[in-house]
Amino acid sequence: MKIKDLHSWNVGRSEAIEIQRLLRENILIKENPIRPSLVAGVDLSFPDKNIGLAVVTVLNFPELELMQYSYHVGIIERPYIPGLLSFREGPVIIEALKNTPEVDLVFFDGHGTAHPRGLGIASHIGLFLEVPTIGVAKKLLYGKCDLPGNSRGDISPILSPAGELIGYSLRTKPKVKPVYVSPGNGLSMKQALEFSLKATGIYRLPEPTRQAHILSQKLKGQLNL
DNA sequence: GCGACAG
DNA sequence: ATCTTGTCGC
Repeated sequence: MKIKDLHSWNVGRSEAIEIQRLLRENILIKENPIRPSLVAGVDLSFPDKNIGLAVVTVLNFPELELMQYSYHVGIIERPYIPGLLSFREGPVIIEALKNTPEVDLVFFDGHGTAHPRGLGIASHIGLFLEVPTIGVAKKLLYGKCDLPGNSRGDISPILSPAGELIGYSLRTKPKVKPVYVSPGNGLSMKQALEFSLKATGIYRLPEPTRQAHILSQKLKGQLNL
């Protein structure tokens, strides 16, 4: 897909935080009249401590059948620091996305706006793309929220310390730990929830990222290291 | 200073 | 994320 080049990834901790503060101003969370027919999911595995294997799946929507996938293996330059995940995984993800055909929506493993500076990995990478992005995380990083009801589709708002709505906890599978959904860029909070639920089948995680995770693990195993 | 902390 | 098999419970 078409990728923009907004800034260098080779930056230190404080500069990375400054970049996040600047980029957050470009995030647009607003209703978008999209009718996605192709959606993508991104996930990574680590064949070695500093080697990352990013996989991008492409599924038709709303059928959710795997159409194809692309991947990229690259060197991981930075450690994992809560709040700076995109600087660690971004470079490899961007390369994998370059090998991916155009899609209408992209799902990420991690948060979007539900982030200390409103720029989780789904938002950050979303700014490099020309299509909407959504972040679906397995754990909360920032803010607080109660547990949603026990039925599929039940939700509970994620509130920042200031009381702003930054995402939702969503029960995608009955009586199974909820996931945390927040828009990355280019669509509304409500749409992020809507598409996340529609992209989820009988499992806890949305099918696009679930398939990417499975493939990433499988490819890692086939890679002889 | 203490606790929290995506993948 | 990663090191790792079986096993308890709905």
